[in-house]
Amino acid sequence: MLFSLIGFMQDVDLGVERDIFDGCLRQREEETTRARERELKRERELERIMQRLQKLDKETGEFLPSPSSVNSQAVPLSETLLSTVFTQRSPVTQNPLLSALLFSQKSQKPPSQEQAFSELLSLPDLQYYLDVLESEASSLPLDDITEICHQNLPEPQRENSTDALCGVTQTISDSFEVAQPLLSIPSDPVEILETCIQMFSDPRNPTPSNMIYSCSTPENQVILPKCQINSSDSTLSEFCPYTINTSSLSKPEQLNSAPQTLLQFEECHILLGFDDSASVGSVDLETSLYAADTLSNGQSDKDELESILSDYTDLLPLSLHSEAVEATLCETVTGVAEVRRVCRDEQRAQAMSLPFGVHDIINLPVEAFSEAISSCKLNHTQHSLIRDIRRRGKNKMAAQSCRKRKMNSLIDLEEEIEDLKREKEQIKEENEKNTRELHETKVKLRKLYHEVFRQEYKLQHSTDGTVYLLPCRTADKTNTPTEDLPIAV
DNA sequence: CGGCTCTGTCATAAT
DNA sequence: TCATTATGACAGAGC
Repeated sequence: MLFSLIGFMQDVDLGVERDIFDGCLRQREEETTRARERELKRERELERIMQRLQKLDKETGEFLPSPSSVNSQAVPLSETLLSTVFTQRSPVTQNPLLSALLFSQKSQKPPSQEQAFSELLSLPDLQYYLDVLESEASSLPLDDITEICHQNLPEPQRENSTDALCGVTQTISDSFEVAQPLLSIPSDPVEILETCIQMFSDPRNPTPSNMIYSCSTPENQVILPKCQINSSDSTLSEFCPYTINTSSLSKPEQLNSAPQTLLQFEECHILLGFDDSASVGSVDLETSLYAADTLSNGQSDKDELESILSDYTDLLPLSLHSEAVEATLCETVTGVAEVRRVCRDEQRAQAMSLPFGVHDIINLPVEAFSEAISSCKLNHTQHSLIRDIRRRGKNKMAAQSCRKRKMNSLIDLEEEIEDLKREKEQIKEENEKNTRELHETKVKLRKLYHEVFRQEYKLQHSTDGTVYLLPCRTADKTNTPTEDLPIAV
């Protein structure tokens, strides 16, 4: 979207109405395509998650439970929770693919931890608890919150909310049993829920797997991803848990733990945008790719890098399941490559721990720039990198303006061609008109000539030396009439 | 899979 | 002489 917008703006700059119209059409088509791709991606992701959790036995064609679910002998999902999941209008049941998969497996195998977790987070009950937790967490004890939730729930939901919560917390405890074998599981469901939230909020506690737990209720989405920024940059290389990101839970100060880290992540997100979100794990990769590109280390290195890349892209959909990131992804479908390229210098700057941002390096005036780099103690590599970044950045802008100028001049030339064609037509018409008029004039002149020279004339010299042209008939007369006066030659 | 387009980058000339 | 700008050429990536 962003880049289509830029393209659109460029079109506006160019002042070509046809391009604007085409841009709008293209934009609409791209949006449709992106929506379709998003849908497909979701389905693929679900399938992959399901396959990961329920490994398909190639010989029998049956789904086998994942080792984690096999190892976990604790009750994976209570019947109450199952009934809640399958009877209420949860996103699980509304998704035909997931629903089919779940129901087909329900009778055979218990769902795995991740599956159960994603299901439980899609429960309206849990959503309600989370909302209240978020709004009341700072003031009320959890018991009160539970009571409030229970009282305020709609009647049909209240009936089984406690059971559902028990199932939910049971499943949470199951999940943590896998991830945190040493964790003591509280017996009270509310305590378990609290522990769960704290676990997700705590940067020191990784989630049970690389799964992103998402509740897809549209108005209140809960996303519990785990982001690991793999970069040499000190702020990014830390484990950066994207704890709870939801419309209602996005205020970090309302969460009791890890506000600093959440803020840090959000800062990273804002500063680096999607490109760096997308480069979760690709920071080193890009550098490596660039190194391979510049150093030409050979085919083996390339293969290795491609292998890394494929691993990375395999992880991408999970890492990018956040709605915000996904929206940005969709907005930059055509711009991903550019974003990666833009990222390169950013990544290099981070890798070299440069004290300035790329934007400043490129856009500072010469004096300020020189002063800035002289005021900092930079080694030779950093210094040359800064110079390169500035040169590349300026050259990039120059190339952009150059291309824009070229485009403008092309358009001007086309307009000039059209003008010249029109002028040519006008001249042609004028020429034909002149030819016609010339012909008519010639005809008239011929007529006049014949009229005038129908008679014979003679020259007559007077005494004063003047020569007269006289018709023969008048020359013989002594007294010529007025109209037949002789013409002086 | 080849062709097209876009964009960043480099080399080099011009300012 | 240095920094910046302009531009042709090339390569990589996406479509």
